[in-house]
Amino acid sequence: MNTIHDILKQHELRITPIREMVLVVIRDSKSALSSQDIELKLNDIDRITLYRTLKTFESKGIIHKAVDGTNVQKFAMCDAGCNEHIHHDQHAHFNCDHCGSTFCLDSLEIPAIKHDTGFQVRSMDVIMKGICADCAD
Amino acid sequence: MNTIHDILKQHELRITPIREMVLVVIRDSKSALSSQDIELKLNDIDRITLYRTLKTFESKGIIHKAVDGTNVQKFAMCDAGCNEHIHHDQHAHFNCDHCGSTFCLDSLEIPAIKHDTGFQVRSMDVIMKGICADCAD
DNA sequence: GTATACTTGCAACGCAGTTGCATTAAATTA
DNA sequence: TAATTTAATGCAACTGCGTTGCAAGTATAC
Repeated sequence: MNTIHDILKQHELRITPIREMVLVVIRDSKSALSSQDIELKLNDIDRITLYRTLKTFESKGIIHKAVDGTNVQKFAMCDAGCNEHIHHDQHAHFNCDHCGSTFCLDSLEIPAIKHDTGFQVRSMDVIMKGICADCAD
Repeated sequence: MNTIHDILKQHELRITPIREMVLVVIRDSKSALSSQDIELKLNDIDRITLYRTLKTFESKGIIHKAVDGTNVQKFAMCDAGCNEHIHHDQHAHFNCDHCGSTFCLDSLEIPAIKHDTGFQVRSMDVIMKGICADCAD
């Protein structure tokens, strides 16, 4: 189990208070978080620095963009195998119609889809939409 | 085969020159189009009116947003069965890594995906990414 | 402790998209 | 056909996400 320090070191990033705080928030969240979500959880973080930090983390393979079909960019932790060259984040995401939360469905098996479109498919994202467990009560 | 007039009439929208032009461009395009794409094809169209027009068409079920995993909002024609209450646009989209074009894959069969996540799934989008037929040469 | 170069804070900016309001114009009614 | 109704358009102004530039701050290596 990697500590925050280990994650930053492993990806050759400097360990700064801002980065630690941002990474803790993302690591500890059940759902993917937008820049604004993170900003609300961390009082007084500079919005611009947050953009930069998220961008850096994503480019290093620490976090990934959760493709959820909304206009709000959300981020979640990557698996341990990602780095700046390889992103292994081809899993489905679930977006709740009610609360807007987006969840990574890591354990979901995406079946192969046959196609004869003339397109060379390199990757595939699946977005499921509906009501999440929390809102279903 | 509906004419542009028929489509607008059927959806109870007034027939105006702007609406005709926008709808012609979208209908005749092989790929989904962004607001900017349309603006470039129609010289001197008012950007703001275009936003409004696209929003109106979408809300009436004439066009749908092509969910393609990019930050650029793109629109494509709906099937004939859509109206303001019912959108039948649950098909896959293909986004080209090279040219950025997004295509509707209407004929693609999306297999059912089993899950035990506690989520109530209401709809599902599939985004395929790779190289389109035009860029593959 | 010092030097290096990365990180942060802040100002400024670009652009997608929305809102408000007056004018225009399409459709309906008389 | 003309008058009326009301939806559509043009334009100004705005919001908010995201980017860029630069100086100051700071983490890390030596």
